[in-house]
This record gives sequence, structure tokens and C-alpha cells, in this order.
Amino acid sequence: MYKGYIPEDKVFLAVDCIIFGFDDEDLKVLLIQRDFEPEKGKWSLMGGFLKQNETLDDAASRILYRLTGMHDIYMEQLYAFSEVDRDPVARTISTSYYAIINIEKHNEKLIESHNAKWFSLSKVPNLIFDHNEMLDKAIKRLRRRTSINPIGFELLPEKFTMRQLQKLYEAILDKELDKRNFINKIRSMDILIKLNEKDMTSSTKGSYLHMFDQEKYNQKNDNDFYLKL
Amino acid sequence: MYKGYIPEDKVFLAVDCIIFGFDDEDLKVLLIQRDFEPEKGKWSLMGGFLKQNETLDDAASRILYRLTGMHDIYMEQLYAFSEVDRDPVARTISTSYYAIINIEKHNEKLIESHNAKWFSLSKVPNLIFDHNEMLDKAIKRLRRRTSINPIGFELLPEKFTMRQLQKLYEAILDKELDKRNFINKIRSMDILIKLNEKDMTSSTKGSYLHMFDQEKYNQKNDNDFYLKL
DNA sequence: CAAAATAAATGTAAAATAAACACTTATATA
DNA sequence: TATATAAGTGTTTATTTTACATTTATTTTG
Repeated sequence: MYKGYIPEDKVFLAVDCIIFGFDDEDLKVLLIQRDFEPEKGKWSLMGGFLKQNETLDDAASRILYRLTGMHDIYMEQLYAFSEVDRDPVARTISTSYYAIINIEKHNEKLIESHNAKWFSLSKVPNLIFDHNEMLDKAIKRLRRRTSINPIGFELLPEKFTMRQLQKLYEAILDKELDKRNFINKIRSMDILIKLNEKDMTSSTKGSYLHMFDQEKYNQKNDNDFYLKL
Repeated sequence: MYKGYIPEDKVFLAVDCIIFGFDDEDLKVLLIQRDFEPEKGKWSLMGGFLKQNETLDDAASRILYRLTGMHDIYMEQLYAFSEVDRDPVARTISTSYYAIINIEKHNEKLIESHNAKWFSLSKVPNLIFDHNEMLDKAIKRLRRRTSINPIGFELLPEKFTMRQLQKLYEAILDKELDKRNFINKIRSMDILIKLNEKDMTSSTKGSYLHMFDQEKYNQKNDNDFYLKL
């Protein structure tokens, strides 16, 4: 893609995806290493261009699918970035979306073939263009969203322990939470199913596994229920 | 603008502005009556197309200025609307912005020349395209924003009474507030200057006028201070 | 096989915040 | 001078949030 080939008055429409996952007590983001110019070799968010007959939502889902092989993922439009020189090659407006996915479920091969890698939030390198800004905005939004709607469950395996859930919230909100207060609050939401099954990997005693009760959640969500953490 | 003249693969980039004002105990929105096709005669938000060398923020400010004659107004990007058929004439993606302005300060002539009119939120007509959806989203965002940062002051005259301020918040949040609790809360924020001057139009006793203390507000805002109403 | 080590599970009291509530005051007008 | 109108002001109660420590189940180790 060279400057000479681009009509002067063309504005390109891109979509960039901030893909969050949770693993190993850490909130992570999926980045790709560019194998094309400009900025070849540098890390960036996964992105692409809008097609003629798709919405921005469609484009975001398509891009996410291309990288992870995953469908039906929670995504949310974040912000349209439009600084005139944000992309040095051509005028490009990028609408960013963030997604939260279960890190265990994605397609490893696809990720490898895109030179993609998960980065802990504290270890994110300098990204191309305004992608660091996009990421910052996404983190802020995710935090706010998580303390209102409990979307965080998307980031966990189907069955999880209370400790895992707490670690997830601590990672998202970037602060330590009191174990008892956390459990009481979660219990009061009444959207978890406690299973008669224990995870024995974390301790000798073992800890009960829980599932997210999608049905109860939907019921409550209709009535604007929300959580404050 | 006729379909025949538009290249098939062209995507237009528009910006639409939801302009809020406050008057007469009512939260209002400024709408224009279209004097061109399609949907001539119907009401819509004020909008325009992005220019080659401006950001979306620039475009939103320019559009607001064209209609109201006002500069340096609080504006916030809302959402990019991208349904493929949202505009029947041509594929157009519109990024919406909302603005809040002091209804006394705008330029009446400009507004008249655009066939524009202020509508109370409860009396907004059917708008073209997806503009009602844009407005709904803007109201929700304004409510959330107002209960976090006290941006509402932009909607009042420079000097205002506590009653006016309360009415404004009641209009934005669409619920009645207790007079004493409201005043205590506002006082505790410590961002108002009480003047030695009374407004005598509202009662025989008269009520003290207040001003917003921009300096104190800025100081507090730096430290993530916020308000919950 | 007893002791130690590890993480899980659980409830209550104190503090902070939010909500409910009613009377007095100043002034213009009747 | 009596009345009507909106302004101004604090306290009590209810709710929510925060702080905090001990017991339990099981495996590992000595």
C-alpha cells in the first residue's frame, strides 16, 4: 500500500479490535505483530477495513473471527478515532471495538498464523498509531462496564471457583477485594449456580465450582439490575 | 442529491449533533426541519459531512457553530451508526455527538434561518432515519455523565439559583429530588460560589444567585472526583 | 499415623452514606 | 396588618459499605 496509489480525497474506514482475555490471574490483550509496512515488525491491535455491505458491528465480528475463530462474542463499540494524520499512509478513520473472550476457547493455530500473542496489560509494548490510546480507552470502558453489568463471566471457563471469579474482578478493576465482601455481593446478585463439584487443583480442601446462570441474569437484566463493585 | 450520481462503492461520512438546552424547567433538543429531499419537511438532527482535513470532533464543532453561532461548547462523541440502509439515498455512516448549550446565548437568527426549533424531550416528533435512536442514546449518556461529572452547569445562565439548578437536574434525570438533600449534596461538592446578589423574579423573598467555580472544579476533576445523584 | 500446612468457607459489628422529613423567614401584595 | 409565596435550613432513620478472624477439610510431611 503506497501513498501514490491512493486518491487524495479518499477516507478509509477501518475497524480495530481490542480483544481481552483472562488467564493466570492476569487480564490480557491479544496483539498482532505486523508483517507488512508501515511499521512492519511492530505490535498492533487486530484490524481491518469496512466492507461495502456490512455494518461496523459486522466488521468487528468478522475481524475477531478471522483471528480467533470465535463467533457470538460480547463486543461493544468504543470510539471512532479520526485524527487526520493518525495513519501516515492515508487518511483513515478507525472505529474501535472491544471484545472479551474465554482465552481457552480460541483457535491457537489461527492466532499463530497471524503472529498474534497475548500480553498482560502491564506488559503491553508501544503499539502503532493511536492503538495504545484505544487500548487505554477500552480498559476504562471495560472497568466501568464490569462494575455495572457482570459481563466478566465471559472471560472465565464455564465452571469456575469463587476465587477465580474474584481474581478476575481484581484484574479488571486493578484493585484487591475483600474475599467475604466479594462473595456476599456476588451471592446477593443471585446469578450463580453452585455445583456439587469441586476443583481440587487449587487446594487440598478443594473449592466448589460455580456456573453463571444465564437465564436468571437475563431476567434481571431486563429490569436494569446492576452491580456495584 | 440523486442516487444516479453516487458511485456504488462510496461510503459517506456524516456527523449528526444532538444539541441539548435547558429552558423553562424543561430539557430541550434543537431540531431542524429539512428543506431538501429526501424526507423534506420532516424533522431531523443537525448534521453535515466530514471534510477532508478535519477530525470528527472538528466537524461536530463546525456543525454546531453553523447552527448556533457558538464556539467552545461541551461536546462528546456518542456512537457511530452504520446500518447499511440507514440513509436511503446512499451508504452513509454517521458519527453522532451531543452538545449541551446555554439556551439564552445562541444566535436566534441563525436558528431561524435553518428552520430550527427547540423541542421539549417529551414532545420530540418522529425524526428521519435513525435520529430518534441517536437522541435516545444521547439522553441516556447525558444522564449517566451528569451523575458523574457535573457538566450540567453548561446549561444554565452564568448566575443561577439553587432552585434552577435543582430543576435542571430533575429535568436531566427525569425524577424529583428532595430540596434539602440536593442542596446538601451540591454544597458538599464545593464547586459553587454563592453571590451576594438575589434573583427577585421567582419569589417575594428572593433567592441567592450562585456561580459555578470553574477553578475549583478543575482542581477536583484532576483527582477523579465525582458526584452521585 | 500424628502434626503441619494450605486454601476454603463463613458472619457480624462499625462506619459511612443516603433518604425522609417540617418548620421558620423574608418580603410583596391584598 | 394579614396573607400568600417561595427560600432557607438540620436532624433522625434506614441502608449500604467496609473492616475484620476463626474454623474446616484435606493432603503432605515428619
